Order: sequence, then C-alpha cells, then structure tokens
Amino acid sequence: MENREFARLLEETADLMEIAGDDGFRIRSYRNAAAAIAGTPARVEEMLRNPERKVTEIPGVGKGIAAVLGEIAERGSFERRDELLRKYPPGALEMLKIQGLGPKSLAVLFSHFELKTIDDLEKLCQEHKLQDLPRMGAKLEEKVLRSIAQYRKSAGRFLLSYGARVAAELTAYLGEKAGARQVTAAGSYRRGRETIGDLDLLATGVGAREALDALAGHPSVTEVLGKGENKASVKYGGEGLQVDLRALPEESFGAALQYFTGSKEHNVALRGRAQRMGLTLNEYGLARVEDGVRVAGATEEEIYAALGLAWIPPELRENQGEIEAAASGGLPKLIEVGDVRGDVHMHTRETDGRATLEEMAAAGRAMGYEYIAITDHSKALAMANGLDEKRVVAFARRVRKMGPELGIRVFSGLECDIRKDGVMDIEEDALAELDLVIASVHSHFSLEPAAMTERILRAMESPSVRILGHPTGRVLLHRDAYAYEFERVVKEAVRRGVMLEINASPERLDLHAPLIRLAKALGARFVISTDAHDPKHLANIRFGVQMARRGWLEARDVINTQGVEEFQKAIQKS
DNA sequence: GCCGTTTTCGGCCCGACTGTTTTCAGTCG
Repeated sequence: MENREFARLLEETADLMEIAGDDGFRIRSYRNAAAAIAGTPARVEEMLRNPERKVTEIPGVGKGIAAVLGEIAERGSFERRDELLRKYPPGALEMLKIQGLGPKSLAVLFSHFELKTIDDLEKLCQEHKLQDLPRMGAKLEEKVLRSIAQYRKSAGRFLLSYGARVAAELTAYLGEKAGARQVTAAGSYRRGRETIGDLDLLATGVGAREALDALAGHPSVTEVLGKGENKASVKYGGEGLQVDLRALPEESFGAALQYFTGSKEHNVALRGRAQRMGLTLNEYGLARVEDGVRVAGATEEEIYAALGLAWIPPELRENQGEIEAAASGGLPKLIEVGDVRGDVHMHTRETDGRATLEEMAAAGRAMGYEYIAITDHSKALAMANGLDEKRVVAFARRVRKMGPELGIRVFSGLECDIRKDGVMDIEEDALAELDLVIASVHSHFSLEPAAMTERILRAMESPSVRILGHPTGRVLLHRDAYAYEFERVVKEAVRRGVMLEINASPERLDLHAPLIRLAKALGARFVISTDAHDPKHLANIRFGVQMARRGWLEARDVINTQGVEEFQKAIQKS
C-alpha cells in the first residue's frame, strides 16, 4: 500500500471525527500524521515490516497512530474508522466538501433526517427543511444548493498534478515490469488541461502487449474495467482515476498519439482539412482517399507536415486558431520550463510555509534559478500568522543583510491581502521597504462584480503593488473564480505596469488559458510563480508554464524569464 | 494523539465574517 493511501484513510477518519465531535487536537494529530506520511519518502509499509525501523521515526507519528498504521497494513482499515463508518452514511465525507456545511451542521442534520447522499441533501434544501433547524435559514439553503451544483460539475475530475504523478508512476512501472520502452501519456493530460477526466497512455514497440497485463496487475489498480488484445482500462488508486492503456504498432504511433491527444475539436478541424486535401486521417494513419495509400503515421510531425502544417504543440490543440497559424507559419514560439530564471512567489515558516528562508533559497538554487522572491502573507490572514508592519520591515532588513550568504539573489517581498474595500492590508510606508509586493484577494469572494472590480482597481493604486496574485481566485474542483470586469482591471494593470500572475499551484492554475490570451491581447505582462509553501513545490513551475503555453505566451511575455537585472527593473515602483 | 520536557502533563493557530440570532455558533481560510 502506498503512503498516500495510508494518509487518505487517516485524513478521511479525521473528517468523520469532526462530525462525531471528537477532541479537536486529536483530530489535528491525525491530520498532521497524514500530511507527514504523505510527504515521507520512505514507504510506511516497508517500515512496518522492517524490525530495524519504526514508523514513529516519522514526526507526527506516535504510539497511537503507529498502531493504527499497523492495523491498516493488516486489513485495510482500523477500529475507529469502522466505527465511524457504521455511524455515518457513506455520503458524509462528500457532504463535508459542500460549502456552508461543516461538521457541526452535518451532525445536526444526521440526527434529524435520514440523510444518505448528496441527492438527499439537495432535496432537503429544495423542500426548505433546513429552516426548521436551529441556526439554519433560507440563505444557507441557497448556498448549499449552489455548492452542490459546483460539486457535481467537478466530480470525477482530477488535478493535472495528480495525472502527472500517476503518469510518471505508471510509465516507470510498465517499463520495469513489462519492459515497455515507449509509454507516452496522451489526452487532456498531454494538452496540459488544468483538470483531467481520465488518463490515456500509449505503449508501442517492445513490451507493449505485456504492458496491458502489467497494468491490470498493478497493486494500486482497484478494478479492471476491461482488457483485450490492444487495450486495457482500469480504475486506479483510492479516488478511482480511470486509466486507459493502448498497445500500438510502431508505424501507427504518431497517428495514435495525435488522435488520442485531441482535443476533439482540434481533431475534427484537422480531419476536415485532410478531407479537403483528398486525405483521410484516423488513429492508424493518414492515407489518400483515392487509393488508400498511407502517407504518414509513425510520427506526429510527418502527419502535420503532410497536411501542410507545422507541428502544433499539444497545449495549443483546442481549435482556437492554431491550425490557421500552423498553416501560415504564425505559431508562437512557446515559453518553456527552462526559460524561467526565478520564482517570485513563495512562503516560509515566517507565516504558513513549511521551510525557512535559507531552505527555500537552497531549493531555488537547486532549480537553477538566478533569483527568488520570498512573499509571505500579511496580517489579514490570521490563520497563516500573517505579518504586520513591524514584522514586514524587520523581514526586509533581514533579507538585505543576509543576502550574500544565500548564494542566490533573494528579493524581499510580501503577498499582501487586498481588504474588502480595496485598501492594502499593510501601510504604504512599510510596503515601500520591500522589493516586491504581490496583491491578492483572500476573502469576500462573493462581492458584487462592480464592487469587486472597484476593490481590485483600488488595490492597484498602491505604488508598491507590482503583481496581481492568482487573479481570479479560483480553486480547482472547489471554488469558482470571483466575478469582476476582467478587461477593465487588465487595462489598468497595463497602464500601471502591474504584472499578472500565472499561479502554478496545481490547485489554482490561475490565470487560465482564455484569460491569458485575452490579457496578452490587451498588452499585459506576466509572471509565472508557484506560491510554494514547501521546497518541493518549486517543481510545480512546470504546470504554470503549461498554462502559459495554453495561453500562447512566449518567453518574452513572462518577466521572470529575464535575468536578475531586467527583472529588478520591471519591479521598480511606479 | 503528539510533543517535549519543567519526565508525566499542558499546550497544541486564531481572527473575521455570516447568518442566525437577540448575543453567538459555525464556517472559512
């Protein structure tokens, strides 16, 4: 069993314990342990078997959790979890994801109604049954109904980062187990969509057939949906991501990769073009209609070339003008991960990060960067122990003083909250001490669009603000973007030289492609940054770069592809 | 339930807002 699975069971039990009203600190211990286990490189299962090692070596795991882990390894669950699962319906965990309903409210609901599924909950709200209960009213019912709709929209989808993890794991596994030399991920994952519905893998050459059996036998596969000569479909992991693996002859690899990468719209347009040229395109190759002779299929490049097109990067394949651009030599030279020379949004232990300034600097060096910016939270985020004016100034001084020892240029920064009325959360004279201020919205997401627009415009009036952080505030699969007049804000940002962040955190990926393209057309400049709360998050930059590519950006559109001096010029105060 | 030690138990992140109240519990971040 993978560490993630142990962590998931602990986390899930902690959720149920909240409904049961267990001691809050005990619940937090479960959550801490889950986080520690998920982040531990050593395998828990291994540690449990090895008499030389103890799981209590993992910080956050003591005697109690160690016993729980042992029980999980033995039979896949543990006593307290079973007990809670008997007490609460299976839908309880889902219901906790509905906004507006926390553990306390759910406990009340469960004690009053026969409530098993989200559907039941929806019905209760529609029939206005919640209003009969203490401290629940019409507004809550509306909020819950809205949230249920949002939840349904996102059900069955997975973050791009999860797809990346599974793709990497399975590619390595299939190479090892079946000797499959060439396993490639296609589909929306390859196009870099921010969420994926399933994972499409293609295997070709030596070991491709064997890979089908190997996949079906993978320890994390919970269900084999189907397996034949050429294709296997499975459910993978606790969350049940569907993985499809296809075994292909080498001569069709390019055609299959093209076909299964999509998007559907791109492929329809491409097939239309082929038809007009007297050709026909399918997953096996490109052939002449008149005599059926194959003209291409082994690689994507030869297929696009035979259609009179430059090879189109997967991120652009949405039928949004890329085919026309490829025909006329007008494709952009998309930004690449290697172009990024500094990460300019990250947190440390000073607020809610997990590492020190020194550790983040070392991680930045390891990424090969020339510079980083440390941008901890401001005081409005009390939960994150945000900085007040005094700590802001002290921090800026500290960075200036120790700068040379860190071995990488470190800009002193701040991710400063934009308050409800648009006023910055930190006084201007304290902000002025810093090299770089990111302005971000972290509260009052449901303001009227007009008020939200004014709020952001007002924040940009601060001469210290250089970057608008995660500009739409969406949290993937969880919360929609807040509504405001995007174009107006972008125009003002352009006028003031404020850059727009492309936040590479896998839960956000904000801005997304259509808005990036729109903003670029309006003259905006961008930074791509990870919002890292841990050194290992710096690697998420690839997802941000992929978003930028989907938005047709070139390196020159993204300011942190510039060297340290150019970047410094760009962040000079207006 | 974990941790750290003042070695046997006390501390563990907390402020703002919302919708419901008529003084505050629950949720969120």
